[in-house]
Amino acid sequence: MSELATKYDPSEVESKWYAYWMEHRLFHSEPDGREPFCIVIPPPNVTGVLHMGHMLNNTIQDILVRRARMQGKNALWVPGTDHAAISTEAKVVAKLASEGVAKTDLTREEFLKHAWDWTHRYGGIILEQLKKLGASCDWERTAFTMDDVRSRSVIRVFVKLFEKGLIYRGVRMVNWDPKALTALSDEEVIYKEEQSHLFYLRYMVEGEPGRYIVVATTRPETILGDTAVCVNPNDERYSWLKGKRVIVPLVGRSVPIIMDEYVEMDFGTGCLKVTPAHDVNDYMLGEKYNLPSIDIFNPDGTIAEAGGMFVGMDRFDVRRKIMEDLKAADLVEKVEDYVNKVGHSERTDAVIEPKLSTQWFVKMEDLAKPALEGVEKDDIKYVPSKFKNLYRHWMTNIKDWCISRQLWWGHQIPAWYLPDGSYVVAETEEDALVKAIEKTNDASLTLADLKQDPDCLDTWFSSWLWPISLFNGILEPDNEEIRYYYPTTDLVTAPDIIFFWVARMIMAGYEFMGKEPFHNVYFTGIVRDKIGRKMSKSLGNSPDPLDLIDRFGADGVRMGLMLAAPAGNDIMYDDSLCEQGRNFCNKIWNALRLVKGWDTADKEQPESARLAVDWFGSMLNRTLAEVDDLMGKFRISEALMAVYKLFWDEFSSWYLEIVKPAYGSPMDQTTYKATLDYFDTLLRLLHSFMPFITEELWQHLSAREEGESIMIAELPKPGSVDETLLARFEEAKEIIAGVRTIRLKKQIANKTPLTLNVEGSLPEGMLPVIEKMANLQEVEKVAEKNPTAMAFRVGATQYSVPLSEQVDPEEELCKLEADRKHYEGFLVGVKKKLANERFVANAPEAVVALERKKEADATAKLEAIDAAMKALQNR
RNA sequence: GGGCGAUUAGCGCAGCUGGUUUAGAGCAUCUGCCUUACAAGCAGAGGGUCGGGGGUUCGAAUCCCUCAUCGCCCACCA
Repeated sequence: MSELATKYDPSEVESKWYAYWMEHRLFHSEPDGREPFCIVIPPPNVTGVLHMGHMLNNTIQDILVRRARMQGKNALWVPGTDHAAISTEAKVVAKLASEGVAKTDLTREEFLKHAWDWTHRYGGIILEQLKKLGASCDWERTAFTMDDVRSRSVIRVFVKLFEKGLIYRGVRMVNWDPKALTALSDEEVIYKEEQSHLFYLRYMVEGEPGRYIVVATTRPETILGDTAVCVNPNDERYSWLKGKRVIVPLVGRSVPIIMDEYVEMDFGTGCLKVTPAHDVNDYMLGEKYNLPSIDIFNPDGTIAEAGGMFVGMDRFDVRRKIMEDLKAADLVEKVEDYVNKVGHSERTDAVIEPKLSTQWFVKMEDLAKPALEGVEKDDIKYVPSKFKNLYRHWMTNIKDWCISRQLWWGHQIPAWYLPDGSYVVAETEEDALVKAIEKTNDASLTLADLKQDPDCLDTWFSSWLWPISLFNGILEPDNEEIRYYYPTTDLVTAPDIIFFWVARMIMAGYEFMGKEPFHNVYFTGIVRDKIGRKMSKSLGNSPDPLDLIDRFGADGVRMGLMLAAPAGNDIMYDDSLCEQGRNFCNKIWNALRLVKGWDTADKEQPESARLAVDWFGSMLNRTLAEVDDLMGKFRISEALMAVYKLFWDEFSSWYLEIVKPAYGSPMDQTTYKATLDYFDTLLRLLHSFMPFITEELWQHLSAREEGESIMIAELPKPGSVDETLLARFEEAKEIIAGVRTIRLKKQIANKTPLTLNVEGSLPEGMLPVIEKMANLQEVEKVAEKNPTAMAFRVGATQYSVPLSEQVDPEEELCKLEADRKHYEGFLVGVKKKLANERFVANAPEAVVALERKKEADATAKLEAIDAAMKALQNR
């Protein structure tokens, strides 16, 4: 073996093995006769950089994939990136702006060229970063939501859904940014509390001079677009208004009174002005009561011709001006201070203007039905299951999906408008022309007459196809790959995109494949800092993942994240987690140093070593079974903790210490061979969690052929467990700890051999182990404790170590007394239970029997304590 | 405002359909050790009555009600 340093240095090891895995194409998968196991990566933003959320998410995926691979499955993890329409376009716009170029100065083609340049420059950085983490993705399959296959899939799906009647054009209130001149998605609107005013305005009742009602509004300028006033039908104060009309102040328009329970009677005056063009709820009322809708704003937020007055003036200037005019006309009842939430644009900070516009929608009702059922029936299992509730709630209240975005970066909507104002939907321009001619019966139409819809599709409209389109299942639904890998096995993602992404993938899966897209969805938590704040750039509380990998090693960081991350729970990140991971790596490293430093000789196996080998075999099998069970339930951090304890406590602190030969002497072959085998098994078990160090040590452990790797070695399977042996061993450990405690208290060095007195019997067969680990020169059965001995108890048996000096009887008594109290209290509880007739009558027999055993055990212990106390007092 | 979930050692968690010794590990803490793999270490120890109150039950951290606190999702009052 080459010399191993005293500390594990990850940097060199990591790059070396990642290159080796790549060189031998160990991540690559192709359909074959084995059982498939597949995960598709949640595609990160193509120009993004790795953050802690990605680290967590991808570590989990890698653990699952590596484990499956070692279980002999044909494991595939498909990587890729997302074009992230809104955020990428915003970045490109910002970059151009910094160069003094406005998006409006460019043609679509010019802008897209800049966007592609940007994508090529920064695209894929994040995937390179994932490699540093050890991600075992099949990079040969790297996809992009805007590459050829994925783009054509998106367009095909749009056309299919349109032809099925599931896509339609509709008018909807969008969040309009008057500064950026674009619609924003709801996610881009930031609501801020603002100090504003509630204006109480008088609306005169038509035909009843002098009679008026008062309407409260925060936006007096929108009265220009008022087309009704609404009151609650249950509001007796206004029942007299039924069927009447009122005059919009200043404007002079006569509008109807409508009655709808939407209006809260106790807010403001109970009268609501209705402006269907400029308020989402008013829009709904307008639809319901067939009200006209007057759009009073230009795209830039100034008053349009339709406003009739203040034309061309900015909306906020109008608010001031109109209030002056209203006051002058004595139409203002009062003005109150009022705090309300105002939507601002995430990009420009401009106040959002709700604006009606025509958008494309997907009908969701039919799509949602099978998707809800699939999760309800656990065809798709959610981990943790609490997300089922959330999902159900959303799916049963689902709204149609607005899929058009006023962007250039993305998949342009495949709809072409004809000169007559109608439109056709087709996969290509040529098809569109054919359809247009068919539709209009006008053979003279040419491509130049068709104008494609300038808008793009929502990013999620491409990512909802991801598990299908990655295998080209949309364009070639019968191809070998989609048949083999679909449905994929697990999906790992954050719960905040359960609706945006997970739900829609499920819908797409059932709609286009007739089957669920994956079997399990593991929802990770959100990574927070240690005081619970979400990690964010602005707070500067997010560590740079690559820096962490530099400091702690990829394996250390992976372990640190996994230890703290039960499914669905947020994780409070702290560097100390990675430190623990790094320390564990070091522990493993040094354990190998120890083992490799041993010489062997042809000699007999010591009994203590034989026991240790037997015992650890059982321990290992028990843990293997436990890990299998936990991983099956996606309880990854618990599984890792089990492995951690197995390696650190059981293997290093107990097993290795027991079999360790005396200084300078060699080890017998049998034990050495067993130890290497155990080490090998442990490394395999650890590999999916900590791929790099295990690969490195696996090489040091035994020679290998070029191309071999622990990552394709077989995962150990649990074997038989000798429970009796395990129990005896645990008792032995307690006895050893008892002796060690005495050493600590009495300042006796480990080197000094001691004598152990036993009042009773040792756990069967454990003597050699106890002798070695406690460094005993003699173990003697005694009837009664030696006065100069210091005692401890394991179970009902008292052990003692004779010392040269007198032991303070007071101290001994005190300890015994404390023990006595504990067991007495316990016994009282048990006895009370057993004395309760209803307990004995109603509780299952096994439970009663157990209580009886507790009673007997505790009584025996108390007797032993009493005897010890008596002996002490009699001295 | 509606819904969901949480509240267990200093910290972040486990404790599954109520009953295996008056609650379990990890980290941190404390004590003693540089013992020839590892001080990124070794050995040992202490620490909670399970958010408050009420109820069901022979028996509750575990089930029900209620209050409190926190978190998440949805809707949002003009």
